[in-house]
Amino acid sequence: MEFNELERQRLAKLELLRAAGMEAYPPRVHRTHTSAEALQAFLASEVDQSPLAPVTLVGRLLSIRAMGKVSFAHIEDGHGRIQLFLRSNELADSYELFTKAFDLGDFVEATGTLMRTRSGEVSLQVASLRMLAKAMTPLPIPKEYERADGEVARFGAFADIEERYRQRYADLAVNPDVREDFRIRSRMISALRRWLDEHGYLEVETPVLQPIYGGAAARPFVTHHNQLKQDLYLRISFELYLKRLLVGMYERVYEIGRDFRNEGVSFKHNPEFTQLELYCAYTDLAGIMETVEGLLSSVAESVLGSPRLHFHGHEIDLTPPWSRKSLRDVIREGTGIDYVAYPTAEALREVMREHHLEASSTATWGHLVDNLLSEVESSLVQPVFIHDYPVAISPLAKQKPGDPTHVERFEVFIGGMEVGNAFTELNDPFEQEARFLEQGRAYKAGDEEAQPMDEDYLRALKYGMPPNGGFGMGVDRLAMLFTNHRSIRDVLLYPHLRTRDA
RNA sequence: GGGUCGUUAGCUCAGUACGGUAGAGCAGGGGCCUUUUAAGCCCAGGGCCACAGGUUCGAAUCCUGUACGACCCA
Repeated sequence: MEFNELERQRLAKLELLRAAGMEAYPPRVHRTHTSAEALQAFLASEVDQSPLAPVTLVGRLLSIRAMGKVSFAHIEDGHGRIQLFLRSNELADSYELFTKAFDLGDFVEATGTLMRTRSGEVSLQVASLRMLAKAMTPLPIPKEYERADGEVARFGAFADIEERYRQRYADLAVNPDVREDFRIRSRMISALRRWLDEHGYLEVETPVLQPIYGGAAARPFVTHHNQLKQDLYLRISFELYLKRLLVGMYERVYEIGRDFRNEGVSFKHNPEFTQLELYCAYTDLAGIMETVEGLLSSVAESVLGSPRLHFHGHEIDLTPPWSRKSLRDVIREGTGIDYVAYPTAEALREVMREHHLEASSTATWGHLVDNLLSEVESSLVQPVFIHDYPVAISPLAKQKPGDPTHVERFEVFIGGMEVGNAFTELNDPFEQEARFLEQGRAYKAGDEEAQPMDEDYLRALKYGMPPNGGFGMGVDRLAMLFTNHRSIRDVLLYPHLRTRDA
């Protein structure tokens, strides 16, 4: 370990503690109350005038105001903050040790009596004090103060966004609003599970390591099993494994877990991200729309207390029903291009360029349609189901009756982001085989995101899969909506960053 | 992948147009201070100015490249 000047000063304080017979990293803690419990107990005793027993509190030192023979400090535990009031005549030698060897960031244990200071703040008048864990590196603890409008403002808060991501422990330790964002994320995932469990869905776990990847248009990570001498892929979706379970007679299944996609890293994309997929037998796209509306509005209600959420200046209302628009209409309204009238890549590319839209010379017709959709994406703020997608970009969805060029698929957009994707699932093994073969041709033609043939999946379909609808959702995207963040990195505890030379 | 901006003390930031050898607040150190809450007052510290080259008598500052990040575009 190397130490800078401030750390060397703390090293000297360690010696001071040891010389005074106080351990810097003791094994045992003797907490009697959390900060919240202590506060509650004191307020209760004020009401009924009952006597107060001594309490022992623990926490991290967040502020110290030393005023000579008396000092004030705040500690914070997992339940809140409370002020310590330390007086030299009551603490004797350990008062001097406190002023000389205790720093912001240290974890401490304080025993004493609860009281109110002259200015009215409930505080612990400390009779004895112990170090629980000495902080060797100073935490970037900000000073807090109340502004005229009553809001708590921070002075010199730890704000360097890169360092906050790289040292999330420090970010969490000093930025309570960041802690709150991840609490919201956690409660949101619990609420998703609760709703699905209550609606007859069985939570299952399917392989992360897969011999054949599939279920989405993305490039996979490849890894290798040494003993089996076999290359394996990290899953890009759960889809094909979950639908096999419907063949196995489960009616409703879901999985919440990690997907891995080998693509660019940005504030919108992380190489690993959390996905929710659900499949429901004996329903179709319309049924899944209702499921999604019910699921998300109810989760918002239970996590945020309202089906309305505030996202970058918009109030987004998740109350069902959401609007439904065909992809063709949305693109036609947003760009003036009716892609159905341009059924080849060449024709569509030409008209897109006439409209001054970017259209890569190598893109397939399906990708061009996808590009058109991204032109209008940011305008889709209120929840909307965009339905009826071209078959070429939807190899696992069932065709629309009477229109074999389109499939029963929707993508749901909220807050200008694609949040989820659903199909009436294709359960015809012959058609599925044809789609896989078409994907194989696309892959050979240079589409690296085309999906490989999965013989075992076809074998499962041949046993018969009930008609069903499925839905996949980016859980991180939903967390962004719930916490009002535009960057996925603000809802990932440990976002992927490039390694930096030491 | 392209463009713009950023990287200076533990933290938050000045200083960069116009090159002259490094600043503030907080935190930390030494004093004073027995009810403070961005406590206050006095004193003294603290820097490979992201990294590597170049121009120059002289570079945090100008030029080139690299790394990492933010934002915009694809």
